[in-house]
Amino acid sequence: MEQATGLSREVLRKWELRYRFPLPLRGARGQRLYAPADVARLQLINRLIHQSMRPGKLMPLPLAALQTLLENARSPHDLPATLLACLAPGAAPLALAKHLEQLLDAEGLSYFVEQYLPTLNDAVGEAWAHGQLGVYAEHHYTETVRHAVTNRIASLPHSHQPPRVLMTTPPGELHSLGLLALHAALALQGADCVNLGTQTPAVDVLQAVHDLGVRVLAISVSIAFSPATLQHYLSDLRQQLPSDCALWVGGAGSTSLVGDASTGLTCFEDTGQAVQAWIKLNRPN
Amino acid sequence: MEQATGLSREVLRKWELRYRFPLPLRGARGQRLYAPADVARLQLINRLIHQSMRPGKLMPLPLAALQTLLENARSPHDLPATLLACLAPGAAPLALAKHLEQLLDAEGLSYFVEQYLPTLNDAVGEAWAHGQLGVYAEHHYTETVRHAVTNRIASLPHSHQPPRVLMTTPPGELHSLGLLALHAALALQGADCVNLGTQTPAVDVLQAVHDLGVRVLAISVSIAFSPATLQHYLSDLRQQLPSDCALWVGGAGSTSLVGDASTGLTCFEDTGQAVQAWIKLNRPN
DNA sequence: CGTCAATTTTTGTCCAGGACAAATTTTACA
DNA sequence: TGTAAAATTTGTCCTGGACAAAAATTGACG
Repeated sequence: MEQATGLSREVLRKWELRYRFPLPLRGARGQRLYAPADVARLQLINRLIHQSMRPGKLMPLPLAALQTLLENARSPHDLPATLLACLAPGAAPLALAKHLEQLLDAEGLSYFVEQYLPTLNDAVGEAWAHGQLGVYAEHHYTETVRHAVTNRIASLPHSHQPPRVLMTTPPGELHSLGLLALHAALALQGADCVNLGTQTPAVDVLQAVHDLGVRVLAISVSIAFSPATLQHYLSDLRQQLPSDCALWVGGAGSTSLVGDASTGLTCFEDTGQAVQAWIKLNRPN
Repeated sequence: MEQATGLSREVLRKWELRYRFPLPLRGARGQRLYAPADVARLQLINRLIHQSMRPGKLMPLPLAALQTLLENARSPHDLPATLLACLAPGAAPLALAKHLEQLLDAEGLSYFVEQYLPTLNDAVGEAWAHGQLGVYAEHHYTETVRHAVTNRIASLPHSHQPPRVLMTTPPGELHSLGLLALHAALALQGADCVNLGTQTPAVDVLQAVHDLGVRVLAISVSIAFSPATLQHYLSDLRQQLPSDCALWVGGAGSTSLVGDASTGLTCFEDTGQAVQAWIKLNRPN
């Protein structure tokens, strides 16, 4: 099963051909049916690959060796202990929400989004790769954070002042929390935000830009996203975007880009600066 | 592009072969590059197919004929006028949230979820198929409803009484609002709910059932979901689920199933009844 | 011995063309 | 006119091959 392992049909087929694993059973029409044990092993392998090990080295290893590898790899980030406890098996589902609310109350949305959130996200991702978290725990984390932060954003005084900013991620980029952080940062700056969610095709983005009268389009990209695909997506957008609509790119995946007049892009790390600069340029007063 | 049209690479390739449309340009390595005009046409065709027209009939038609077809098809549901206005191009993004809050205040969560939500969902789906809504408008609707309903659920007194219910949809089923309705109905009945979100693979569901000490697993399925895939998913789950954990199936896609002792399934339309029955059977007092 | 560039290997993604079952339409017949 | 059987349409999976981007290896040089 592709869904259960996070690996595509095509990759599984190539592995079968190259490494003789997995060797699935076949259904009545010749479809591949993967044994539960193989699925478990593939999950293990996938986690190790996310720690930048190579498929070719992992496949021949016996199951025990894979498990040892997963355990021996040091945990690079310390997930703050209290939060880790909330995600551990057996914890009360609401405990995480409670802790996040406390953090947000204590530190404020701005500090939480800039300082805590990136660290937490990395930590959760690593913890997953090290087998310390189930898929469902990661999902629980994502949804709880999203809900807490979205609520805070909604309770900010809503601006109807320009710039109206439309934001999304390219198709294929599913890191929604990076986008959420961008949303929070822009909303805190007093921008009039519309968040389209992840993975909006260029056509739909353009329609939304037109229909909503947007002056700034902001794209969020994580480090894992393919630079070539990003390039294509952005130049496609820039070409068809009205010339009076700015195109901003942010997030860890934007470092490979050059922002200037020729590309028509603005790359930023500090959203506050970006918004202030836009206002200086575009507001008459 | 597959992402932009909602059609898979494989379908597009077969269409190219069978109907000579679309005929994409080719990149340096022979990859298909679809012209914007073809993408637009494909979107049109996809919408008409969702109105149960057949690809073979649509492909040869000139563009104008396709557009006429889309316009002439009657709108089966009347999307309530006020909500439609909130989704129309140019509307204020916050207007929809405001109206939903009003509705929820006036009618209550229970009535909203049972009476309004299914109608609204159908209406939005149909409006999309008839070209009256952009993809982004549909997304905006989904997210606004989710946020509003999730907030109401969170403000219900949270139960720590059994049954603890874990809920999700099968991989491939992405109707999250059906799942949300289920969540609301169960939470209103005083169940201790954990919502895993859409598309959880069986392996992960089982791990979550184990780690969270769940007594009831509820699966939500929309009408569009393939019965065969559902069967497979459910029997897979039932087989590996602890025998003291009930398996419930709800939603429009569950009507093809038989719920009884032999299948180990409970099918329901009325969540209230299902919860009451479970309590009668399982609570000693 | 370390460092950087060039070469080789690994790995994921796309392509072509074919088979097949499920869904749908058409045809045949009472 | 209604219903059952046959034919067609349509989406999904399969095999086997090509290829570029990424990673590892080699080798020259300070």
